[in-house]
Amino acid sequence: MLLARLAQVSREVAATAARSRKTALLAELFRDAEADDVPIVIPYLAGRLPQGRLGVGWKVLSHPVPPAAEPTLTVREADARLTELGRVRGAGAQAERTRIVGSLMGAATADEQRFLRGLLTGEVRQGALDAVAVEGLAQATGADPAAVRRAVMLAGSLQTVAQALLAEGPGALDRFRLTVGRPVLPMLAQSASSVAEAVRKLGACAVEEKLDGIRVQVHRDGDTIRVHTRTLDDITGRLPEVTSAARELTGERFVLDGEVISFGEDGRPRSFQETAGRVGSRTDVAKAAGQVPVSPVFFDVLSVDGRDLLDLPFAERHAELARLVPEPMRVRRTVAAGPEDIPEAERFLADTLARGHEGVVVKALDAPYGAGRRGAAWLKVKPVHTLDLVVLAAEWGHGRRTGRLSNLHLGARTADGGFAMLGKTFKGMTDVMLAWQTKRLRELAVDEDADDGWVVRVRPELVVEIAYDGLQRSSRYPAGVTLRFARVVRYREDKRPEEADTVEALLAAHPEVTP
DNA sequence: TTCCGACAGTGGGGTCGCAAT
DNA sequence: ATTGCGACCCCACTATCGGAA
Repeated sequence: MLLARLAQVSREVAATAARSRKTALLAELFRDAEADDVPIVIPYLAGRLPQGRLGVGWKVLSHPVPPAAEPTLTVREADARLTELGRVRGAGAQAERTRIVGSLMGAATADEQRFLRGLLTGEVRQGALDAVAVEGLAQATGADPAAVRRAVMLAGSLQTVAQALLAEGPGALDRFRLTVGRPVLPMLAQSASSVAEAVRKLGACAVEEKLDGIRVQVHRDGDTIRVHTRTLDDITGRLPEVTSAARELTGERFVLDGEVISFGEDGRPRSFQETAGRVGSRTDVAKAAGQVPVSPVFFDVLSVDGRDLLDLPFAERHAELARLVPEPMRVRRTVAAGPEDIPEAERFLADTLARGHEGVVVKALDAPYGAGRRGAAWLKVKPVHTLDLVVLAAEWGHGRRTGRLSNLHLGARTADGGFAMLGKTFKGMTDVMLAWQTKRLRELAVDEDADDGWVVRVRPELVVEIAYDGLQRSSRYPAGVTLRFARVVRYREDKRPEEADTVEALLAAHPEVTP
């Protein structure tokens, strides 16, 4: 199959808003793909490369190459060159990557270049990722979409399911079961604004502490233990504490879901930055483990002794968890039978926060494990702080925000009467707000062309209310701190910049963080 | 007809590892 | 040794489609 065909379909998919039409377009293409094309076409159309990330970013792609006039490149040829690209290492790697990308781009038409660029930067932006590809796959093969989706979650990979399905038909789906040693996509939580709201929504539920660490899925099959992240990357080698903890458990075969976090000598959790830095360390794991030891803390079990527990209600899964994992290695929790237990649940949240944790996750006791779903059966509740800050500048948006000032630079007042930038945010804005702030900020502009035209600097006059989850240390910003997960709540045109919050007050409100 | 679940898009900061400078 | 880039952790929120109620 020619790459041009994929580029063409991708453009058509991007051009329609109707999901049903996107699905039909993908299904038609899947039907036409030859067997050898399948493992390439499937990920390409979900906007991913089968090789994963290739060490190619905007820097390598910034060298323009004249496009070919006629489409001759096949998907297999393109894939072969990208595989070659992925093998480049060592000195001169960047030059060699630039050369390979250049030769690939030179063989591609303008349309194909656009598509390849999107693949390499992870920005295909056609409004169809895995979920739509799954629908298209079901349509192309006559399989039940829900069964395909489930198989993908259990395989942890769209590609393997697609290959089996297109080769053998819907019967192949039965093969994809939970298997110890093969990671599945983890269940995720939605947000709720209060414990009371969450408990009222879910009825009988568990309220569990939410630890601010790294999500892990631990598989043990006898002596073989594997640890995977939320995106199913294998991080076994970085977490010797987790493998030894799994080895000490009495079960021989199981799959556990939990969080890895580092506790200080005082028993309080270290900051997310410290835990994440530790888990990210690969070169000298023993040294890193000596400085920042981590502990696994589990909250769910997906399989035990060959029994698949995914479809059991959470209450039963937790009973299995309690049999397998001793209490100190499980998250703290309380159980609420219904709204009458809201006061107890709120006390539990307050206690959890006092112990230095992030918040709670409220989980319906009757819900199965929805692998890969961000379902409403798990609701996280975290405290939200707000500040009134001043807009110092704004950046032009991309994609659907093209032509709108999107990303705001936020400042707090300093002692000398100026403003210190605390970070940026593009979150929380409606289309109406985007249009309004674009107009308003251009009126306040003092420099429309900063940073190569990306940034519009403005007079610091516009006050905006910002919600955030917490403060963290920063080497990038002048106050030495930055906001975590900042988002816009509303503009405060009733406030003058002299009434905005100060850096001093912010630091005083978060004594646990020292710049 | 209206409501709501699921999805895609739009990017944020930090840290680590590797190659370039 | 320092700097720049890419990968991968954590993540919030809005708009939209299309099936459920």
